[in-house]
Amino acid sequence: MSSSENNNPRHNYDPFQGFSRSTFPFFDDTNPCIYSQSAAPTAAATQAFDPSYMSFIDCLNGGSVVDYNSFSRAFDMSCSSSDVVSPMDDAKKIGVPAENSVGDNNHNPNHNISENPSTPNSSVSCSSNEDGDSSKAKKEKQPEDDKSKKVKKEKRQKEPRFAFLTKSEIDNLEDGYRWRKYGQKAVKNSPYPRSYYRCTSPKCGVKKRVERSFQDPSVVMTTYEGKHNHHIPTTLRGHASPSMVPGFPHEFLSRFLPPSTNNPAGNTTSMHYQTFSPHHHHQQLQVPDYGLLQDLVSSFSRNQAP
DNA sequence: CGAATTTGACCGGCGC
DNA sequence: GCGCCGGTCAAATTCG
Repeated sequence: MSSSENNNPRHNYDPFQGFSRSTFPFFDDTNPCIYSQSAAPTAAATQAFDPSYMSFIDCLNGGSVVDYNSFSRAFDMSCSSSDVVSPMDDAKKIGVPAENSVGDNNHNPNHNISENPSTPNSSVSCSSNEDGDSSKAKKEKQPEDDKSKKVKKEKRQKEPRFAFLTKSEIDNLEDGYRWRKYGQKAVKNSPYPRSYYRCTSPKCGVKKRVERSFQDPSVVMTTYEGKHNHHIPTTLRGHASPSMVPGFPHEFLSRFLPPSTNNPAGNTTSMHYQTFSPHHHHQQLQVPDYGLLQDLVSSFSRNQAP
């Protein structure tokens, strides 16, 4: 669908394109931090979360190189740290046909059969029948699909992920899109469950996970996976809420979430939660694990404290 | 009554 | 090989 892009949008997508970086107070023009992923050196990505380099908060505040992969690594989204496919990897596609990277989206290999191979690595949004529609395939998978096994051996690719922390009492933060909850799981080491949502748009397989920090229950971590291939539904509040905190990267986020085409609705989202303050810079990243998250959360909530 | 959510079961990956 | 865990499914239930 939107893969009309000359290249994989995921690679070239610059969330800041068209925006002055100064549009977002939490990013600093003097510290260009978002780069086109096609140009993103892996090293830079690595550096982005080098403990000695900066914090996550810094990251959001503008000190960082932000790419899906580094986020993904930083948060160590359980399923993937080992084989997170960096955008670069995608670009290189060593050995693995970019097209049809089967089973990439959900790491459920059984989805293979329903995977839509027609959308070359153009992210989840393009696989019209994945997830939502095709989900049934899972349980009715062909018993012996060696193929899928083989494929399984190949690197399963993850959709680009973008995670962020917000201080909110609402779990499911409003981001302008419509989500349907399809699961909830207890999180290890946390009393708070993790909720799984899927974009309700029929052609969109974007998912998001929401979980609350047990260290600071006021902090919610939201992880988006994939990019929307549609615009933000206009049925949702069309105007920014008065309570929307200026400077929250919702526009920025909306640039990640929608397909490669610019999302004109970026300013129509309504968010009712506090956001990162652009003033905190001192948290050091430790290790990309849950503990790290907790550290971040601690720091975040500390800094957010009135 | 249709849509959305809840929730237990199921499945695959991974570490031991 | 086994058990744990994360992620998903889908029937049941709740909601609007």
